[in-house]
Amino acid sequence: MPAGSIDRRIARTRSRLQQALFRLTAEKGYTAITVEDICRDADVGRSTFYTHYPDKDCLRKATIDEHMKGLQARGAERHSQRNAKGFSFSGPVFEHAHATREMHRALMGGKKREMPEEIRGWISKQVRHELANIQGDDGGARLEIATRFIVGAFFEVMHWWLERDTKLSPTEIDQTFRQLAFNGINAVFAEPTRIE
Amino acid sequence: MPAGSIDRRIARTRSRLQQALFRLTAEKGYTAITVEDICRDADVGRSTFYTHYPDKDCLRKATIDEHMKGLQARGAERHSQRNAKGFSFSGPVFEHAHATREMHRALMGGKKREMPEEIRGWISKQVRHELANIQGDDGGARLEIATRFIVGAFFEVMHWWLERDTKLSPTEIDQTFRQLAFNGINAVFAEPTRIE
DNA sequence: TATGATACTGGACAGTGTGTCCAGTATCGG
DNA sequence: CCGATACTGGACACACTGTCCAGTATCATA
Repeated sequence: MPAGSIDRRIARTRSRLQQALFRLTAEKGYTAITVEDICRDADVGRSTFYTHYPDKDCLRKATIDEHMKGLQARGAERHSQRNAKGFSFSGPVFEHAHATREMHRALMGGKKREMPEEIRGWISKQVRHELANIQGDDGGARLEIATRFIVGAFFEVMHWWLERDTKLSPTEIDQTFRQLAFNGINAVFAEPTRIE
Repeated sequence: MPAGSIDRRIARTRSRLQQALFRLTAEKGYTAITVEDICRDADVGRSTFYTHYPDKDCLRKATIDEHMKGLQARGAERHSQRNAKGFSFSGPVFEHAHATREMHRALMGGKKREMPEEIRGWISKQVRHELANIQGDDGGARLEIATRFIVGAFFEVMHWWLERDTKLSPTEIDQTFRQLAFNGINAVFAEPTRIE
């Protein structure tokens, strides 16, 4: 019984449950799903479900965590070749969201706004880090406010972009986003009215 | 039986239910509340609840709608004396949120992010309208993206501000927010790097 | 391939919440 | 005062959760 490897049956069951979660979340939204739904879709006994996850939320968390590894790995390699201008996170996330838009729709939860806190926290960390690089952490609230500002704006824009089938490419939406983030509305719209 | 007036009993019951909803949402978050909880807290029979509202969500919607009238009335009077710089919505909403922070905490839902869609929609309308005034609606996606951007940023910042007991006054947080919104990060932080 | 370990299964169980209905009671407005 | 109507508590069927268990299928390995 090697410690590292996992019994095929376990891997199979978990994979099925996670797949089912994706499908159903995209279909009818996370909260509307029942454990029974998941098991039916996954073709797994309900009692089996509970031997793997204590509840629905834990399945979601585990699914996300697992999926995060991939993004994180790609994030690290990107980190080395980061560009000075703009965020290093936004472009790749837009790209990734576009490539796997079905999955992102699922993660966000169909109609409703059910973005899991894990993802938000992950992005927040990136943003805070990048902003600190620009500004240097003065220990004040400024960095935190700016972080929240950017994160909130980012998710809202991405949510909108994914929801509609816009013709905007990931590059385009990213550029608009970064323009708004760095230069503000005044730079994008007509009359620059400086606020101090 | 005058059409306009309402039976005292009805008014009393609905008021009690709404009060209970506030208290409990602030206490344990909206989703965790059951209809039974509300009725117990409100001291109203559970069957009575269902003669007034078909379910928990409808109670919330009705409560919010009712509460919105007040804000909307004050919004209209503000509209006449609007200032050219910045948004007319953000300051008053920060003020209002601060004055009734318990209630806003309740609306947002304790720990979790449960901002009801009604409020978000209401703010979105304001923002879209104000942005259109600045830019003029070109019919493109630009206005919509900017609107989403601002709304997302606004709620995230406000959420953070209400959650912690920061010493920042409504005026201060509003100013920082507007600065970020109109001039971007570059104007707030150190090195202005123009993005085109 | 045989075998012991272990993962899956289906069904039963108690517990909790929902939404509906009804007969009896309290309160309202005129 | 009295007819109309709102409230009440209790019962009901239903749905979902989370736990448990005995029986069965599948696994890893000797």
